[in-house]
Amino acid sequence: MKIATWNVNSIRARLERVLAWLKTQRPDVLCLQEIKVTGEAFPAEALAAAGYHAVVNGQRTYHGVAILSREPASDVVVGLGDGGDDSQARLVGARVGGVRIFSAYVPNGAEVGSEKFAYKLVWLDRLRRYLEAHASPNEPLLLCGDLNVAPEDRDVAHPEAWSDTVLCHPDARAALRRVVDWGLVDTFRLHHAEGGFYSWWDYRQLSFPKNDGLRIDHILATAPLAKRCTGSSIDREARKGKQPSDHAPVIAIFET
DNA sequence: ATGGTTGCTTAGCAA
Repeated sequence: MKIATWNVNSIRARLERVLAWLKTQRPDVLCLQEIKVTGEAFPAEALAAAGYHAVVNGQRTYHGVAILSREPASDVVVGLGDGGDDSQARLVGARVGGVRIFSAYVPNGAEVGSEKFAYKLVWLDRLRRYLEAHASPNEPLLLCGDLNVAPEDRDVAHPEAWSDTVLCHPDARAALRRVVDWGLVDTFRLHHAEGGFYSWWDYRQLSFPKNDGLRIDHILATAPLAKRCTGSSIDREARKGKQPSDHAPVIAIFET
């Protein structure tokens, strides 16, 4: 089973790229973030023609997440549903072939100390509580997405330059750690211990050519699936060329 | 300290 996650920064701007990528990579599941469209405007027909079903938690202009799958998905859940603010479309979950899969777009947080950064920390805490309430670490489950946190310094090209930013701040890392400590494994780190692997490069400052990136997109698995994870990678090629997303797809393989 | 780029939406926000 081949699972991928990709912040596409607008599915409408990136549709041809996504279709081409699906054609060559043929993942069983592709989690999308920042689709920036409502469910009605989501290009479901074009993706269906490419062989993929879609479940969507969409929104106009900002945010928006989806799960594409070759097999039909079931048990779709949308949002955190905990009575807190769910006005931003940042979470969708579904069952695909006996695996529960979540596509998450964690708030970026703008600036450390801002209201948005506080919202990010609260949102990660709500995500941890969501898992506690609605899932078990003993079931096959994947949390995929743009988690907007580089977990460690080895996930950052220039850690000293990013240490006080929203992607690396100790409070952000601790908040993600509490999610992971519920019972998840970073599948990428099962197969790569070294630094130099990134999933996001700012559009500005020639960040990509300089490989000034951060690893903020993740495929996290519960133990039953982590045990079956036979490989992981980041498709840096997909960040190249004309009009790329600022993120590259992350891939994990699980033996079935 | 600011700006650099991209997308959505149409001046400014978010990333």
